[in-house]
Amino acid sequence: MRWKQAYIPTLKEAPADAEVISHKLLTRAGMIRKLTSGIYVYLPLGLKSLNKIANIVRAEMNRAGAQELLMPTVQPADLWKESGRWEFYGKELLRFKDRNERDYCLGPTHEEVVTDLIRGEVRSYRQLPLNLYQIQTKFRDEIRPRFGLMRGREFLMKDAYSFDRDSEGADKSYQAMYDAYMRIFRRLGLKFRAVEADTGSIGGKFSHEFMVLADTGEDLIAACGQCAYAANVERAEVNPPSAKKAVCGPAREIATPGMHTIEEVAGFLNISAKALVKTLLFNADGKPVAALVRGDRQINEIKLKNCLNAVDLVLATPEEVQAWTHAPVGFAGPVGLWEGVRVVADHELLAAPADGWVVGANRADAHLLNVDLERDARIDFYADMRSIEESDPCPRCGGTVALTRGIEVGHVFKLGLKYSEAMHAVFLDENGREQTMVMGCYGIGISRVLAAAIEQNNDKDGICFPPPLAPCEAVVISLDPNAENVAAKALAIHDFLEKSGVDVLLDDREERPGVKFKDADLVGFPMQIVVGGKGLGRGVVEVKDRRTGEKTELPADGFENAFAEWKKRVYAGWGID
RNA sequence: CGGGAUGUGGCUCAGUUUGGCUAGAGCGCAGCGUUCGGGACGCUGAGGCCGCGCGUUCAAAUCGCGCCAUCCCGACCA
Repeated sequence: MRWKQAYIPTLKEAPADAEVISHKLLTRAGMIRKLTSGIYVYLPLGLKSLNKIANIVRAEMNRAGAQELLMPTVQPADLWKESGRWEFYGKELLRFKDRNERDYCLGPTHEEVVTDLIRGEVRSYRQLPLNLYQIQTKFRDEIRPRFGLMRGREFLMKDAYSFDRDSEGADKSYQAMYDAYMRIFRRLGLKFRAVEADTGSIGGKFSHEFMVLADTGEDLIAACGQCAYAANVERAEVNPPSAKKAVCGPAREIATPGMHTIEEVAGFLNISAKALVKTLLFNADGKPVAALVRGDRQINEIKLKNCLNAVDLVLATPEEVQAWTHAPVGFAGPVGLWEGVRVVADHELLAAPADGWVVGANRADAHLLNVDLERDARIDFYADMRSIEESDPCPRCGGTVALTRGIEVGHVFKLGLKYSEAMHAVFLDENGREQTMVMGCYGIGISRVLAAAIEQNNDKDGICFPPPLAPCEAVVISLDPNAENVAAKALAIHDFLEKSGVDVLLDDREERPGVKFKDADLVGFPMQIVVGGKGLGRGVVEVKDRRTGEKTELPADGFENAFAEWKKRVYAGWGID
C-alpha cells in the first residue's frame, strides 16, 4: 500500500467539536469524519482497523461454534409489539412508516428478529443448541450522543444469540461466549477486565461486562485486590455489617437553622457524617419512597430500583418532598414520616453509633438526635442499596476493593425465557413435549473497541495502536523518494514485508521528513521503518517502536532476519506472540 | 427534555461589546523558486450568502425576534 495513492487526510488541528482524545485523534489521523451528531464516516484507514477487529471477533466466534448470518437493519414494528418492547424501549428506538403507513424501526438490537427466525424453523431438540451471530450496523437514537465513536447513534456491533433446550445448556453457551470474549480481548492486545454487571433493560438473569481499562472511561469498576471478584460499581454488592444493637437515650430534637446538607449539619453539630442518616426521597412508579443511607455514603439507584422492583425511579422534586415530609428539602427523616411513604434502609444502618443516629425531623430547621431506627422509626425493609467505595471489604473474600475506570466494550447476558416466552419460541423434546428455548445474547461494540483502544493507548504525539488493530502494522518511511537508492531500498523492504504477511504502508510522499515522522506517530503505526540516505550510507535502516519510542538500527543488508527478531520484541511488549 | 455555550473560506480562530467603506490571520490548497533526518521559507494565487429567515436602520458578520445545527453539563443508556 502506497501513501501517495491512499486517502489519508491527516489534520494538524482537531475540529473544535471533538472533546475526548479518541475522537480527536481518530479525526486527526484521517480515520473518521463526522457526518452529523453521533454518525460518522469511516475513512479507509478507520475501516481497515474496524475490519481487523471484526476479523478477530469473527475468528473467535466461529471457533466457539457460533455461525455468522446477517440480519436487516430495518425491522417491522409487529415483532417489537409482540415482545412488548415497542412500548417499553422508548425514544431510543428510531421509528418510521413506509409508504403504506406501516410502522418500522431501525434495529438497535436483534432479539426479536432472531427469535422470530428460529421459532419458525427450529422444531426439535435435535437442532439445539444453536448460536447465531452477525456483525452489523446498529442504530440507537441516543438521548445524547457524545464522545465520538464511544457513544455514537450509528455503530458497528457484533451480536450473538444462543438457543438452548434448558438452563444448563444455556450456562454452557454462556461460558463458551465468555471464554471467547476473553480470547478476543487478549488477542487485541488490550488491557481489560471482565466484571459482573447489572442486566439493564435487556433483562435476564446474570451478565458480565468486558471493560477496557482507561482513566477516561465512563464506568467505575470495583475489583478485589486479593481474589478474582470484579464488578461494575452499579452492581457490586456490599455485605451487611455484623449488626450490633446500640442502646441510647431517648430521641430529642435540636435546632439546625438553615442546615440542609449532610456537611452543614455535621459541621454545625460537630459530629462525623457517619453518625448521620441521609434520607432521600424518590418517586418510584408514582409512589413515594424514602431511602436511607449513612451520611457519608452514596445511594445506588440501580440497586434501589432492583430491590423495590420499580420500573421507573426518579429523585423526588422539591415540591414532592415538601408534600410528603411537610418540610423543605434537607430535613427529611424516617421518624414520624407520613405513612404513605415507604421507608427502606441500607443494611449498613443496622449498625448504629453508640449515641444513635442523627436524622432529619421532617420540620424546617430541625434534626433529631439519639435516634434508634428500630425503636423510633418504621423501616419497611433493610437491603444492600449503597454504592461500594474504595477500600470497602470485598463481598466475596473480605479483601480490599479498589476502584478503576473502564469502557464497556462487550456484554454477555443470560436471557433465560424472556424473549422465547413472549414470542413463543418452542421445540419438542425427546418425549414429544413442548419446551421453551433458553436464550443468551452476547454483544461487542466493534466501533467502540476502536475508540476504547485509543483511549487506552495514546500519547502527546498521537495514537499508539496495539498491532492487531492498527490500520497497518508497519509504515516504511522513505525519507527521500527522489534518491534512487533510498526509494529502491524502501520499496524492497515494503515488498518483503508485504510478502511475509506484514500489513505495511509505504510513505513515498514527496514531503519533508518531519511531516512524515509526525504523521506516522499520529496515526500510530506500531512499527516505523525509516529508510534515509544517511542511514544507508552507514549500511543501516532505523526502526522505531511506536509504543516505547525506542529506536534501533538494523543492517540494510540482512534486514530480513534482523527485522523478524525486532518485530518479535515489539509484539512481546504488547503481550502478543 | 432541562441548564450552558458556539455557529465567519477545507481546519483553528480574530472581528460582534460601541453597526460604517473592499471581512481578516495562521494552517491547508494551486503555481514558481530556494530548501530537505522531527509539522521549512519567499513570492504569486484560488477559495466566504459571516448557519437560515424575518425585522430595525441611510447602512447589519455586528442590534432585535424566530428557527436550525453542533458541543458541554444533567436526567437516560451499551
